Amino acid sequence: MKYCLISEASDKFNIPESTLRYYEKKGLLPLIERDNAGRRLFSEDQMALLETVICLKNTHMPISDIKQYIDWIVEGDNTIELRLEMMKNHKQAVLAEILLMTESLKGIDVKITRYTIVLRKEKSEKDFDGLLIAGFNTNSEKA
Amino acid sequence: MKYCLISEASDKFNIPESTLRYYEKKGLLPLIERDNAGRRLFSEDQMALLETVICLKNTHMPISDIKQYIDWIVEGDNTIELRLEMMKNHKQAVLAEILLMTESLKGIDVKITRYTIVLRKEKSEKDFDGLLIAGFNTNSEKA
DNA sequence: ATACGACTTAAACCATAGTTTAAGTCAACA
DNA sequence: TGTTGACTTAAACTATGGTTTAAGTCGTAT
Repeated sequence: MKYCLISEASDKFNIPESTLRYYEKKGLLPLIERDNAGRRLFSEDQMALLETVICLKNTHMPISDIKQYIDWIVEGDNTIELRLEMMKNHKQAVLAEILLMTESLKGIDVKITRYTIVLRKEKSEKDFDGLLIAGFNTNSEKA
Repeated sequence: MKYCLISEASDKFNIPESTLRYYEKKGLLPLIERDNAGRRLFSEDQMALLETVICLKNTHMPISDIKQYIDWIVEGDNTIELRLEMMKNHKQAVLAEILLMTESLKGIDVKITRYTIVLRKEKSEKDFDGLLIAGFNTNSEKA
């Protein structure tokens, strides 16, 4: 089995080493082994667990909840129902948040549209001034 | 024109009064008038501005950026290009975040599926035991 | 008159999620 | 042998986004 140093885990998931240490301290990465120099060794299982943690983090689950979930994983199979419930609830929360963001984005799109129109109008007014000057120039050339 | 007290604004947008005061202090709600008792009066324009602030907040724009945007609004029409740029950039950031959440949700769905299958299996094993007992009972009744 | 409810302020306080620092250890290479 | 680079620790520090507190003011209903 292949083990990663913290630097490799950091590179692989693009997460600072300091954050990985912080996660371990907070209990999100339990049971990490050490080599005889005391350095963390991330097993493949640990890397998979880390990926799960990142998933939950990306969907804004608070660290305390992630810790509870990890604790349940460590505890074993008799917590599967609890984990299932948690994931279902979290999924609903995430869907609600995505919906809120999607709705709020409409308000932002309204701004973009308005500003774009205003700027188009300003630009066309500038063009109009340009034409007037052109016309003036033409006239003066005619005269 | 109708004016709202802070309590009404709080109710309307479901935001604590303390947060509204905090937003004003941070410059997200500039130019709020006061009655002769010193109480904040939210005009319809202010309410519209507040709705915009909430939109940006819902899409995770940091307060410092919201303040910059509001400052540009107060500054006037010569900042429209800046505001348009900001909203366009923000929209891209929001779309990226929604995408990340949507992708991460797939990992969560995998967990839900796995746990559901495990529990179904456990349940069917329980049923199987139930059948055995029923069979045993039946046999014993036959005997 | 006074008590009440809705507000006001500045400043302290809180939670969350890290980041940074300072001092030290270990293994390998020059 | 000593210096370098990758790590270690605990603890202090930071940023963000509020929330809470304490003390006070105003206008109305009793």
